Amino acid sequence: MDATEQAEGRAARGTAGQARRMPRAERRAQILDAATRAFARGGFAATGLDDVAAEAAISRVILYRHFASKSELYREVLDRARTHLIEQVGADNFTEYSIPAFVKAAAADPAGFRLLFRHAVREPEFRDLTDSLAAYSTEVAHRHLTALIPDEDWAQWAARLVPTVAIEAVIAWLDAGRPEPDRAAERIADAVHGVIDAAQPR
Amino acid sequence: MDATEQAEGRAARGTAGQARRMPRAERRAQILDAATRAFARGGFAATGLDDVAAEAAISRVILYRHFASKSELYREVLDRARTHLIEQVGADNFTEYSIPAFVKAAAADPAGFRLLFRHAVREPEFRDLTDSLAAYSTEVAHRHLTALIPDEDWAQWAARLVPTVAIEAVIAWLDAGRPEPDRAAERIADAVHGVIDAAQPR
DNA sequence: CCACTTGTTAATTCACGAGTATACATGTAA
DNA sequence: TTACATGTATACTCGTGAATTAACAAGTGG
Repeated sequence: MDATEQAEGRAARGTAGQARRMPRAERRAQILDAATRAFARGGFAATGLDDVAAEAAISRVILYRHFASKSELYREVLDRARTHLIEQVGADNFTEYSIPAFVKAAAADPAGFRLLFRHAVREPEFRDLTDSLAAYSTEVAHRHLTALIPDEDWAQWAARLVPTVAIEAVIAWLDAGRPEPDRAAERIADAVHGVIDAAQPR
Repeated sequence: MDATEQAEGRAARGTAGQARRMPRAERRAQILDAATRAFARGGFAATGLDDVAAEAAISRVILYRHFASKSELYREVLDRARTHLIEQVGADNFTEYSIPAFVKAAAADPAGFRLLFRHAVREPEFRDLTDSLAAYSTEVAHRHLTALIPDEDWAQWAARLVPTVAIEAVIAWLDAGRPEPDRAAERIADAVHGVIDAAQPR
């Protein structure tokens, strides 16, 4: 998705099957990128270290010179994706810039985005990393909605649904080929407002 | 969730650790119910046959007298959930009764519902069972939306998002404690319409 | 040139869960 | 009461994938 992996593919190997030599820090970062893509396909359990190694175009043993275990690697991948996302969306409040920033972040790192929200959220052993995100976004939404929705049950319903719909709307947008990248956030925000309206008293 | 398992728990065992004797067909159905609940917690890979056996309050070996393998059991569980859902929602077209029927079906079998849409959809080996559902609902939505949304990209976006939002709205409703069961479908339908509006040209 | 790091391949250990086999206990029906 | 189906418990086999080790190759920097 950016500048680190365009050199990987086949070009990473010489004729003798030797991978390109790389300084430690760079290799580490490149493994994290590759692991993000590999894990994004099937999540933790379904993705073997061989898959990760293949994606990074190195041998499996090398992984252990950079990460103590599969779990640790995965945790670091998730943590990085989460951190990047928070950095780009930031804000403790739900503002008109939240959704555009969210869309932009997803477009910048779709693998990380999918990994976080399609897989990691369903993996109990790593919930601690995604629960903060989920709980936090729900809480922000709830704080924002509590003024708009008098019924507490439906306010909770909307508070849980708003982040989910934002996520799913973004993924659907990615899947649809990212039409109108600069208007997408607008559409997605509208879909979110549809949920809020649905929770209004009638 | 219905009439088959209220007798299970501890009451199923006598003092000697012997499970209640049950005719073959009944036991089979009870295992399927229990397996639905067990698998609904973590999906196929994360759920061991021990978990299933424990949930059914029988020993693990018995499972093999009813099902040839874990995969076969899982397939049957999924197929049953899918069939029940289709029976209750039915309709080849999206009508005003579709969403109420959908909500009702989810309320009747929440474990099967979650299993299908939270787990099975992300399990490549069992995609054949859920793809029909997903592809079909997307196609129905697309057919319904193509008249309303001129831009094909956004029509596709909405067609994918509509079933997803319906599903997520139902799950959020279940999680929120099922408030106002008879008005829920109305709210959920509103949320869905919010998505459709968001895809309109502006 | 020498030491060190970054790589490779191959073989091995280990844990875990699916699947199988065996021996035994107990309701139920002919 | 005899035959059979339904149940238990235990102990295995077997495959897979994580984790480790060892021997070797090749850039790089002092």
